[in-house]
Amino acid sequence: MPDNNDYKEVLTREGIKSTKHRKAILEILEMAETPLTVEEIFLTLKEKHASIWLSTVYRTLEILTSKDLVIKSTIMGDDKARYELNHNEHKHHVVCVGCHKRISFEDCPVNEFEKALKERMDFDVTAHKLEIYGYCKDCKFTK
Amino acid sequence: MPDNNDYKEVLTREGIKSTKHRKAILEILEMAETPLTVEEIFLTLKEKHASIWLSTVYRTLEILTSKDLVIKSTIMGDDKARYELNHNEHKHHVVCVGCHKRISFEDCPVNEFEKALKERMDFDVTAHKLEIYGYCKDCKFTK
DNA sequence: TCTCATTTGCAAATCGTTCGCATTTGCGTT
DNA sequence: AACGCAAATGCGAACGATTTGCAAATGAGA
Repeated sequence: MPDNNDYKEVLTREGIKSTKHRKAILEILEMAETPLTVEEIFLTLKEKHASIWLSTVYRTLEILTSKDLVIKSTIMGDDKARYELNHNEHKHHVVCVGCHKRISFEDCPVNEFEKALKERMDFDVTAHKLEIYGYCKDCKFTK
Repeated sequence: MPDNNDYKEVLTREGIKSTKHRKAILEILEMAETPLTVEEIFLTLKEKHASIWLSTVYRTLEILTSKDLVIKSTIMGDDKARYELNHNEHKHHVVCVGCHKRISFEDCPVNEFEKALKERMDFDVTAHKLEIYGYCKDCKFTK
């Protein structure tokens, strides 16, 4: 992502229009510390005095996801999708069952395992998804 | 699970009524090779000439899940929940992006990693979810 | 400035799932 | 076997997250 947060170039490079809603949504995701729901993004846009319809947020996120600028994820037990900026890093999340905080980590225990799968199951791995649940240091004493 | 597929004892042991719908759903999940959606379960019940409402299937699955007889899961990119009989085994799924076949495996590369998380992040792990995507041996040549 | 394909406003529709209430059923008790 | 009653199901509506349709607005190339 460009240092000066200029998404115009990024959007143009992907062959799509650089609209104010798209840039605003990308900025909101960049500022967010954790993946956001559509409603959270929508409300943040409203706070910034932007006029936008919820269906537009959905459409915009769908376009940005299809261009790999944004990552869409759902998490076990959560029926709402969440979105985050795609930093092109390989990372996963630890999720606290108590406070629902999500902490990302980049060490991946699955990489070596994928080679074993190719050998044992004749399976060509292209991606994986890992989520780890438990209690963070703040919540482990209140469970 | 009982060898003679008699779920009456299982349901009674959990303190809930042993109804024909519940036994039928447990049997369908036992016969299934992969986790099933609510609609698939509903249609299979219909094929067996059972009269049932979709809302009853949802309620029954919710009760069976709460008693740990059934496992509910969602998978990346799939907006429908899926259900499978709980064999009390620790396993994960490899999912073929081509034919959507799901193959389970029991080796788990995450177990050792959980200890590292406790040490490094002061995080008490209680569960994890792992899905691996790619192409099975039948689809790798058509991608 | 003009043009036009793309995007958004606006609102309804869809889908997966849950809820409310009347009726039926499973099962413990007699 | 009959009875009673709490739980389960029939029936259909409701809910929330998401998608769709169409007219109007906008971004960007010429």
